[in-house]
Amino acid sequence: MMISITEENYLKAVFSATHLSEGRVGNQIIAEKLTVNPASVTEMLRKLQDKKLIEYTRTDGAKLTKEGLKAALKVIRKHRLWETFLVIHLNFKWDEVHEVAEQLEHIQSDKLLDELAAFLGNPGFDPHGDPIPDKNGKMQNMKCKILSDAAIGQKVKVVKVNDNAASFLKYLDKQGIALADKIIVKEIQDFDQSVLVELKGKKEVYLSAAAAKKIMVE
Amino acid sequence: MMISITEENYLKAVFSATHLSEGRVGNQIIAEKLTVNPASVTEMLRKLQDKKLIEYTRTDGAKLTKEGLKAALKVIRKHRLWETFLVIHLNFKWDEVHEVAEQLEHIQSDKLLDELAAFLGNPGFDPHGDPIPDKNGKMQNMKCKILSDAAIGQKVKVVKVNDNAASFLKYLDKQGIALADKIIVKEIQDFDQSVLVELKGKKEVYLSAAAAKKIMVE
DNA sequence: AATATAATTTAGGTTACCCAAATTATATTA
DNA sequence: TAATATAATTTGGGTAACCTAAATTATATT
Repeated sequence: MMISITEENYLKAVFSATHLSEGRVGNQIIAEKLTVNPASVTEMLRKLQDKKLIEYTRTDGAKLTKEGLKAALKVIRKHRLWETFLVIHLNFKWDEVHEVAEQLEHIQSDKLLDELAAFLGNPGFDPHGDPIPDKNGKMQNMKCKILSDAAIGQKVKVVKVNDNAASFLKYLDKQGIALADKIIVKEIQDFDQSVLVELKGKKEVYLSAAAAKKIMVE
Repeated sequence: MMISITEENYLKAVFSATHLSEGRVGNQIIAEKLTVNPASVTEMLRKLQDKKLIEYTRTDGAKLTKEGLKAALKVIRKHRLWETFLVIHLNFKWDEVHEVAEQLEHIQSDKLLDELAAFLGNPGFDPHGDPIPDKNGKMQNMKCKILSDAAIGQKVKVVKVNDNAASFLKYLDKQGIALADKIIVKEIQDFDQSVLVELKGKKEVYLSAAAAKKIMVE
């Protein structure tokens, strides 16, 4: 069965809205994620249900079937592998990869996928620290927490960011924070929950509470 | 101005039908190349003319404008660079690359294109010996000829094949002929124009006249 | 010049997306 | 429970790409 690019994007949207909560998504959330009209969502969800890629009821919303999950994970695998390729081999910055990966993730070729993964050394994580599903859809999970929850004085390693928007990633670049960096939590301000961290080279920077919530450490 | 994937494919078709002859193509030829209905071609050529990518008259057919040529060459550049990448880095055989490159050639990202080219060392030719247009659309041209026109006894180098169909390329593989191989023309049969060539390792094989016309040597 | 053949266009239809506005179903709250 | 807010759906319509069949226009042949 053939899955169109648009359908793949809908599956991704359902996945990203449900995989954490194990729940279901309503039309509205999906419409927002994909910036399409709710009417379009109704139409498409119906089609995806006919194709047995999602289960869908008006009241409870949508969730992926086993088939749908497999398809979604494959797209995500492709997306993250391409991001990795772009950063490691083509000098892309981590804030530049998203748009291009959104296109590359829809290229259909199993050989390409396998060979690309092998070429990259079957990485487990992408340049944002997101886990890359393996061929079977299995993702490694990290025992990590948000920076805001780290103890004062603790030396931690940045392993993932929870926001891949270019603006946020550039902000981190400017602050001098990159994936895999070791940082020390010096203070957490009472009045605004902002976090003072020491970077390598003893440089200290303040991170807003919002930023600290988007930085995962271990 | 935004050029759709379909439009790009039409531009490629016009290019490949006109670039040798400097002439024009009719609807039918394009329809054949793209396996679409001639009526669809009329529609699209009209659109491309509105976009000033081709010049078109009912009687003389279509040719690319300067703009259209630039766009076509960019797509071809992408196609051939991706083919090169697939063969050199991802273990694709030269008969396996076409389908995937047909998809990859439509990815839009100037940075990706530049970086990919640089990553590959700005190659001048792809795995089939076809010249890769540079950023300005310039292609290196080889002073080569078809194998059928080589003199008997001549030692020549295979530099290009004029048919990228998987079936033909596999046939060459089976015969033991690859790009850049040096071969010696031993005989040309009078009765069917088939060519006897000596490969490296002294092995001799007969190539049909049809095959010999598709092999370019220098 | 008349006619046959080939190429192109017209006309009308399909499918896969998308939207805005109106409607209907569900959930919340007075 | 009735009134209201929210969410989902339907209706009606639009675009881009494709198709087939029939009509037209070019071109080639006699």
